[in-house]
Amino acid sequence: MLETGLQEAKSTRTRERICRAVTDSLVRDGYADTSISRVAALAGVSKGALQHHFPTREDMMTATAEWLLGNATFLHLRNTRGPRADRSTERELMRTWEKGANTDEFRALLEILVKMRTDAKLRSRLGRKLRAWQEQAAQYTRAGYEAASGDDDDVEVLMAMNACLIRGLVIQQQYTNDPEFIARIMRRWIGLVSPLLRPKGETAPSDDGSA
Amino acid sequence: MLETGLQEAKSTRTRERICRAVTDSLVRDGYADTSISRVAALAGVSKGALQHHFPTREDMMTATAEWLLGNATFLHLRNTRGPRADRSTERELMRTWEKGANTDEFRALLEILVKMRTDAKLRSRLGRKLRAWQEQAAQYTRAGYEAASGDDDDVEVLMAMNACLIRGLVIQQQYTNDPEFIARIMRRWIGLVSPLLRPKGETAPSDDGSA
DNA sequence: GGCAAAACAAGCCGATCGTATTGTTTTCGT
DNA sequence: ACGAAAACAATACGATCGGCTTGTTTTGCC
Repeated sequence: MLETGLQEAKSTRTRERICRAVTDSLVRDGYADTSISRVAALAGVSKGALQHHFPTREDMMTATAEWLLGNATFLHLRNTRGPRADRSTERELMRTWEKGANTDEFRALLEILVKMRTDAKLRSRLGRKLRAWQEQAAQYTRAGYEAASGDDDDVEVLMAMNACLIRGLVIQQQYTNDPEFIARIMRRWIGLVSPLLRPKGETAPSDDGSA
Repeated sequence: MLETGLQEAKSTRTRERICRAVTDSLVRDGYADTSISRVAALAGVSKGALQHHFPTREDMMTATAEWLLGNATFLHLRNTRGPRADRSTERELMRTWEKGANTDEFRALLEILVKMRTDAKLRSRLGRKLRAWQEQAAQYTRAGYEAASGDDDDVEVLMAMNACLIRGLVIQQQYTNDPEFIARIMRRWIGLVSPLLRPKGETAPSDDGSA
């Protein structure tokens, strides 16, 4: 519909389709078996087209990682601005698991994260971005929550702890195929930590501009 | 020195050397780049010799995984039988991190665990073993600790939680290159959970047979 | 309408992988 | 001591990978 930028729009749409295909392949086949041929077939483009957008496999992977981080449905506590009823600490922490770590998007990212540990090139290309994301997530939590102890640094530590736990839970699923046990751990954890955190803004209730 | 079983001893020694080489390669290069050729070179054996002991790469990997699980320096709370001074809950939990997850052995196993998620064959070959190990670890913790709440099931949940956390911490290291922050999370976690756990055997102190 | 550039397509190439095959040395029962 | 079997070694083979090169179609600007 846009007369100008048609080419550019098409390009970004193709790139997005490729990133989606990479994500799907990472989830189903893992990092090693996510080859450019397979991704091209999955995305419905030719190998040449893929290499036009992403010259190397590494470009493809880093772009997908950044796309995942950007789209991050699993950005911690993004619901901070939502209606009051959904802002209980318990519910928000459960969301970090259900909508955060226990998703295909995170599992795809996990493949890249694990590969980063042994791939210096990948690490140097994504490390900064990842730390920036981590910093942004920390700011979100600091803005949305305060510690019952009064120590504001404790919010960051506890939230990072939550992030570690849910990441570890994804791996735990390899040990235990009982979803109820996983859920039990999560419930116990929430019961343990949520008394230590309190949503901010109890004094300023009406800033959810409905525009 | 044994006149009989010389061949067998040599065989097991070679297999162990190979498993060690696989572990080293997994830590340094990751699962995908741990090829047969590279492992053979690392272990100082020929490709043919390696294939004699482990016909396929998958055999090699599963054997290494089982070897790692068996050797498990990182078996939770293995120090339960140690001297009283080392049996404080805080110290034991810290050990699960320092001697458990934050080791080359666990990082090698992590590579296999992650691969298992997308490799059905590997999953079917190792899943049972892994769940058995998990079960054994649970029994260790149940035998060595009791919950302050009195609910014995809580011991298993909290210890599994601890395991998830330290596994997640390994991944967190990709986000944060600050070791102090990692240590802070671990200290905070221990402070949070250790009051809920109590070493058993306060009433039966003298069963550490020194034979 | 025409032309440069972007987007897309198809195929080739060197390298490496896992496995199979074949040959050589060492160990062990008899 | 000798033949069988285990342990070790070397190499060949088919498949697949990532990257490159070349050709075709589509888009944007004049």
